[in-house]
Amino acid sequence: MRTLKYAILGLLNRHPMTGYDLSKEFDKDLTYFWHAKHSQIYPELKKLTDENLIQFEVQITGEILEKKVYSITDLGKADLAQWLLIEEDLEPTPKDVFKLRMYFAENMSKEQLHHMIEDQYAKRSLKYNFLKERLEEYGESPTLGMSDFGDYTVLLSATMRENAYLEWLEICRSYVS
Amino acid sequence: MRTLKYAILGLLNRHPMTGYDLSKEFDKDLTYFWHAKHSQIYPELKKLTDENLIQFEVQITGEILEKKVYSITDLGKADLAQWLLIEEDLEPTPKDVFKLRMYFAENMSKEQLHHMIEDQYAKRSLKYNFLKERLEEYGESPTLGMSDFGDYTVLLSATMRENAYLEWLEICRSYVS
DNA sequence: ACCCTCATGTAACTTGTTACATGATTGA
DNA sequence: TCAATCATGTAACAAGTTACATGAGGGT
Repeated sequence: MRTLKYAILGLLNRHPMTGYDLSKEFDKDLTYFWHAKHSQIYPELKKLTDENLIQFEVQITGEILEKKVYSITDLGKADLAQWLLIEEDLEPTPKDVFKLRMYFAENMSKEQLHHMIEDQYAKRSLKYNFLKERLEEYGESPTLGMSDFGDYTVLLSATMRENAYLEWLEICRSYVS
Repeated sequence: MRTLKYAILGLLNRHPMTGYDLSKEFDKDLTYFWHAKHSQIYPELKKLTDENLIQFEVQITGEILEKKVYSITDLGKADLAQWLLIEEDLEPTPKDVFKLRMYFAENMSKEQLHHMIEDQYAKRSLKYNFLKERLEEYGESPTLGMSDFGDYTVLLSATMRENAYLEWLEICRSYVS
């Protein structure tokens, strides 16, 4: 499906940047729904360049250090625009190792199961609180321009998702205690 | 991380079955948190047999057709028991192509965005209703034995997850209309 | 001097998907 | 006899991770 391709095209469509910059983007906002390491990004950039969807110019930082600043081409923009409108079937439910363990919970003692749930709850709480703080930076009732919509909405979805996960864990906990 | 390995060990720990049976399990309850095709399962079964974690005996169906009925070994049971108790760091937020499209929504017209959201809402609703029906088969307030806990809890988590997704889509919708 | 960040890549491997390939059994 | 399901596998490819590998820039 070449999803990484479109994640990169979408980012470069905002403004030109280097592979390193892209890599950092995947560690910021994009973590709420995608991720990629630099070892996957650099080869993909090469491929997209070969396909004439992006191009780069070399900039010099300091005296020697070269960096490639990539930008999207018209061909790339057209490809992206077309991809954005595709209405696919639902993807399968995402994989979740913790749930796999819960599914086989009959092989644990009640104490062990209880401990697993508490541990997961603690970790999810931290994540939820972090997301909630980010979200509150937008203020109580955000009035969104189209440019903020994307950023805000994916953060909101991540927060609601973690909230639902915590609620589920609370129910699990109540069945075990 | 060999997660497929433990999914298979967990299933075989319940009772012996064939690769074909395992494949069907991944299409049933396990879809709520894992999936695998037969082309991945058969090689893994071979590997697990080589590692002495499972074993098989050949049964004949009808006159000719051979099937391999796999069962877990003591070594496999020990490996599974140890794995179940591992408390890992949270996995990264699962990937979601629809959210990637929403993130780049600034490149769509309001009408296009609206259509995308409605389409996704319709598909998610169907899934949610299906899950809810499955869940209601357990009755209003289920009294769970340890053997049902796994089955019920993963279904509950999938339902709550879809519910949260729908709530998010409703908010998205309200920003667009 | 030292450390952190910036910056770019490759190699080996694991995981997962799609397509190819075959044939038996069961019930309508 | 025909179709759906049962049953098992492989090959080629795509996607993703971990480790290897190198070196400059900037601040203390």
